[in-house]
Amino acid sequence: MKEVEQIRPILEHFAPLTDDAWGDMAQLFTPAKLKKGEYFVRAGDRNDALAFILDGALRAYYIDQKGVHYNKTFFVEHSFAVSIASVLQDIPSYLFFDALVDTRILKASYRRLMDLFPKHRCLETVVRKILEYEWIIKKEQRELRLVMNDAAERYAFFQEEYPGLENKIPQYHIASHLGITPIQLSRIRAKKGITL
Amino acid sequence: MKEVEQIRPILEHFAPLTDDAWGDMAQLFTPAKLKKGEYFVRAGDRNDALAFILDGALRAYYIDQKGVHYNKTFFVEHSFAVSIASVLQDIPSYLFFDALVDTRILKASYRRLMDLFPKHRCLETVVRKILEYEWIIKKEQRELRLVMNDAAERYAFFQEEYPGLENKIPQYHIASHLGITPIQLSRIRAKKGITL
DNA sequence: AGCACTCCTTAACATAGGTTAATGCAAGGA
DNA sequence: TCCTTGCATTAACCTATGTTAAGGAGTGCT
Repeated sequence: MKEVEQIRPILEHFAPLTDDAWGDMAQLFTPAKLKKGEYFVRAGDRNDALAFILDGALRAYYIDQKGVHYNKTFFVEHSFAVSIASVLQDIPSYLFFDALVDTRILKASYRRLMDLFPKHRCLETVVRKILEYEWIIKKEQRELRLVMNDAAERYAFFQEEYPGLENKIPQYHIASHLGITPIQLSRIRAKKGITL
Repeated sequence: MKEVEQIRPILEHFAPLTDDAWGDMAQLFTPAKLKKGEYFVRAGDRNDALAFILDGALRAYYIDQKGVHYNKTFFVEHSFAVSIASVLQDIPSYLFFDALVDTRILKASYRRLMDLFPKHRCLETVVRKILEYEWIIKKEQRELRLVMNDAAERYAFFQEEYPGLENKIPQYHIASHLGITPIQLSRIRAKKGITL
């Protein structure tokens, strides 16, 4: 089976696709590899690239005026990465996307995908539903956790949300995602009795 | 001018509407009043009500298992309030919406609005763009602020984002929105030299 | 082995923010 | 007027987290 066929069932988990629509969509994807540390999108880019992750992991991170980094999102196997605010508003990305480990992806132009919407309504429905779920619902959950839970609780949620990722990447990346310093994460792990 | 006509220019700020589409949409709205403290949507409701605020203010708030409140969003004059996750996923709302002051709204069914999308593509485009902007872009900004800025900075952002609201509602509502206690907000205000 | 490099941990101290409780103040009701 | 109620402030103390600095463990290189 061609690797691009891995995508279809994930899309159809949200809404059905016609064979015709899927055929047009599948043609947009081409395989690519990213070595650890290599960029997928840089802040400042007008890059509408969409990545479906075959294996490996990406992160989206932000750097503020003072140079502080924040790991906003991790993308693991079988998820989609795209600088969505950039594409939807047609402005440069304010996020960097890079590979946390050597990663294989299928890459497509999000704009060319949107160009298929008039022809295939089912595609628009699927993409909109994924956006609604991934961006609206999950963002709300994340906002609530940032406000209502302390770092130890957020660390527990991270472990649930990204099982196994913890052992593949340095802890300072996790700390940055939790909004704390690596020192504090180390204290939390010590209190929980995690020795590794 | 009928009050419902206030809505059209706000929508057309995002994308144009045909007279026909607007005519069908405008019929969905009926005026309503909410007294201070009155609920618009309760957690647990399957309520697809959409409110356009003529004057006054609403809030959306969340209560966690321990009973802690968090004021997630304020809705002021000329903005739209809807329990969006509830409507899009067809699940009960997990947020409460109530009136912070006596408020006049125009109320519609979000589902009936969506029912117009097949007939009027321009309506779907407008609504999708508003969703994308209000939920995706603004949520990302909020997430970054919660992680990267301390409470004093978040308070300054609040004052910019909701000018004038500070003087209409109790400070504990603001503190809850900032993710801090009223005591801490009072300290921040004291340090800034706000005497009122 | 010896060395450099990266990452994790720990300690000591500083700061932001939470908790509890007391005080003050303004508005409304009896 | 007096009392109550709701809200904001302040103080004293405590906890979570940041900062700085030091040390240790693993890995790869020469």
